[in-house]
Amino acid sequence: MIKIDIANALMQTLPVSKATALQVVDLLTERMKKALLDGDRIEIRGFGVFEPRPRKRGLGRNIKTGQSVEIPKGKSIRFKPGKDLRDIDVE
Amino acid sequence: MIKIDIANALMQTLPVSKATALQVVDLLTERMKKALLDGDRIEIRGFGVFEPRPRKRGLGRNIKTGQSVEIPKGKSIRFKPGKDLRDIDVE
DNA sequence: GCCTCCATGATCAAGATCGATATCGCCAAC
DNA sequence: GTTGGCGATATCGATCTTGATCATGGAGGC
Repeated sequence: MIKIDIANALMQTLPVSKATALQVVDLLTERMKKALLDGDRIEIRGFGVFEPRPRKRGLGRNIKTGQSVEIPKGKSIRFKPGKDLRDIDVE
Repeated sequence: MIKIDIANALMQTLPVSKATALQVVDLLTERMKKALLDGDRIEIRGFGVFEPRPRKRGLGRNIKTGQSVEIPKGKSIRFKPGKDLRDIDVE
């Protein structure tokens, strides 16, 4: 599933054009990105929680050189699946 | 940021009512949930990728008893932040 | 609809992080 | 205001992450 699929799903349910649907998807992702970059966590009950958290790790590995490289900085965005997504069970 | 905030963001940009905005958010999350439960991965360039992956780990821990409990089965939904979200760097 | 562009995936190694279970409080959702 | 999903906690091992590069494909342009 890619952006277009989501837009199509939106079109199938609401009376919007594909262009508008794409705008919606793009807008929402952009807003979410901004919020996450701002350090704000996004919590959607029943879906999941996006949580920016500081990365404490400071060591990585470079293939080509094989040397340990220090992980410079950073946060990671962690997505914690909500109840509905944790409940998944296949075969 | 919670669902209402996302709906508000949508309202501020597109000419939709709050009720419609909420419908949109709810619809999209639901569709994404279904896709993920279906084993489909969701890839949005510049935002991130939701990928259902089988959990290979088989060990957990029970607080009250302190005993190792086998992690039954299931998948986890992994969210891999896209380029824009990985680029974050605070102080 | 097809082509082009650039982001994404996989890889190797080492070390840190996550996950699951259970309970209570809190806040998201209705 | 009510309901119930979610956070935190603890332990221990497996998974993930980070970096660079090539190939694939998401996404946008014509």
